[in-house]
Amino acid sequence: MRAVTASRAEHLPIGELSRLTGVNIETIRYYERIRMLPAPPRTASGRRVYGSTDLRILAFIRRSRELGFSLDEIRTLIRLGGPEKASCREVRAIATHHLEGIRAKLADLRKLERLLTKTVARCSGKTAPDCPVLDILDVRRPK
Amino acid sequence: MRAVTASRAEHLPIGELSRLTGVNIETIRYYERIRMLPAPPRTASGRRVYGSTDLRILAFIRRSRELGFSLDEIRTLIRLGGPEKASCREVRAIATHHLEGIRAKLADLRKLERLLTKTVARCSGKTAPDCPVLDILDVRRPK
DNA sequence: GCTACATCCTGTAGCGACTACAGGATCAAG
DNA sequence: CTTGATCCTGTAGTCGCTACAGGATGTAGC
Repeated sequence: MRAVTASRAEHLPIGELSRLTGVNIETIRYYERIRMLPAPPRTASGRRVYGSTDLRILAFIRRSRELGFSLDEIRTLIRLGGPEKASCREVRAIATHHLEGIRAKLADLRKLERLLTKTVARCSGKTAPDCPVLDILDVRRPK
Repeated sequence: MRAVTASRAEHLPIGELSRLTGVNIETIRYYERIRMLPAPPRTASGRRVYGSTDLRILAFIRRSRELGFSLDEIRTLIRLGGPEKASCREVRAIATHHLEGIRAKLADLRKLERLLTKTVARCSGKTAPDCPVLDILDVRRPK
């Protein structure tokens, strides 16, 4: 441990930020390149130095990604929560739109799950010529 | 010289195959490049000529993609259903594994849906400083 | 035949969201 | 002073397409 402790979370090297947030080092640099994260100050030798704000933002990005938001949506959310705080209505609009997509996917997956479950249950475990899995995927099924 | 015509679904140009299967022309050529589809014979001028087998395979691929199988999984399924028909057990293994993935995603999405629904419902529509959507995505929330 | 337009060809580059190197430079500990 | 961990930049690969550019060919009407 160094003089500046993790409790203050200042002057974090990229590896530490990676460990604390669970975001891959390469991904952090990638986020900087595409301007998801502000470019941090550097040491004399050129190493990135992060602070607690970066930690917060990166953790927010990670959590949002887990929830399936795109980087573009997250960019907007961060902007809306930023210095010039915007209407919660806009934030809600993004989240609601996202939710609709999730519900559609959910419905699709449920159908698919039922179909595959039924089909696999019919599987004899014998030779393939009339394997129901191959059958159900066959041309004769209309979309 | 188009004397030899076995059936209606023979000698399809790529555009026709695309229309019949709903698979984009560029995607068909892409599939050929990555060897998902066999390279078809060509006319004297170099245009691809497809037959009913290609139609069947491509439709199978399309359907499988809709069901969320990866191209690699589909390749295996096609091989298993091909000339040397293999055990249905192998086919079932692929489908079952795929199903597990689907169930995991399904559970995740259900959780997410509940979370987002609750959060959006709490949204006041006023200014953002304590917008619950931004809150719930915040660092302070543990995973 | 000529023209217009549809369809086809190859090749390359782009998308999102990373991930994986190569080939160095620098740092912290023993 | 040496070792090994960590860091740097830059480029290219992943998956499953999609979108051109810039031609060549096919088909229909006049």
